Amino acid sequence: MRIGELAAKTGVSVRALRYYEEQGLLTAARSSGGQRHYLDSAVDRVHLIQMLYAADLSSRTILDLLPCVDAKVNTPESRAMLRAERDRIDQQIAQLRQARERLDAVIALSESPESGCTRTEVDALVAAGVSVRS
Amino acid sequence: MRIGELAAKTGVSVRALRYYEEQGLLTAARSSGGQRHYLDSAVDRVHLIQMLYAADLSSRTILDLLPCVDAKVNTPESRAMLRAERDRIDQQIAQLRQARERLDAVIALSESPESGCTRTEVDALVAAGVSVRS
DNA sequence: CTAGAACCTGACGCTGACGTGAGAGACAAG
DNA sequence: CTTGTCTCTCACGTCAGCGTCAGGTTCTAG
Repeated sequence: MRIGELAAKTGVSVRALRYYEEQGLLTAARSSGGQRHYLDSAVDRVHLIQMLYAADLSSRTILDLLPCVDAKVNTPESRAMLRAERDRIDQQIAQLRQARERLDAVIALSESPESGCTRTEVDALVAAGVSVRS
Repeated sequence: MRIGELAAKTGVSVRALRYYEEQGLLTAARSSGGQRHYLDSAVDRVHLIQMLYAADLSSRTILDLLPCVDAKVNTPESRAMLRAERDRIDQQIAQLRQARERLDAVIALSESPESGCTRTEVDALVAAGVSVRS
């Protein structure tokens, strides 16, 4: 398939696909005229890349991880890398959860009708909720 | 306290603090010479801002939310905004979790000694794990 | 064979949250 | 008063992940 079809199937823009190739994340055969031709498996590949982007990994990190996922490498280093990224994601989840709880507390205050939502109430909340360092 | 001290206490750069003020997130009194002077409460304020940034909110969104947190406003609109942001965070957490599971599966494969980590195994994994659209 | 759609390679633009000087004023210590 | 440290205001630089022309080529349907 050509780039337009892959774009349609994955929901990713043509520009993005070319960018992925530029970053070494995606390869394509070329026709005599220079046009890219992809295997069907490229659809899954692109979805995988998108998922890793969604997990906030950089192109560089994805480039490092893909060989592991492709199972072409399986060294102690690659495994450590995978675990490190997983831990990073865990940390990020924890941070988001904390922020979510903060927001929830604020919402609870602002929605409880009996609460006056006074300055001191909120100050106490703020004082209690703050423990982020990153 | 002056800006350097606040920076030290919060772990945020001086430049970032000035940027927060520029965005309307943080206010400061000025000395006759034009230097910023902060209340002790600014420390918590900065931590709060940092937490919201960590939850991937933009300056603009934080600017909109802060009055709610300050409890100076408590309208149906402000409550809806808070809920919308909470939902956004929830979605992001869900996405991260999915990516984490993917990574876990890859790790499990690469660490199980009896597994050859063959191409087909990984292909099956990839085929099974792909369901992201955002 | 020819029109038009799809594709190609540069290359500049954009956004956000700051980093990084430059050049000058403010302020505490001796 | 002076030295040194902190602070001030511009204002340009950065980085990632693309968007968006521009100008030219390739492929496909009729």
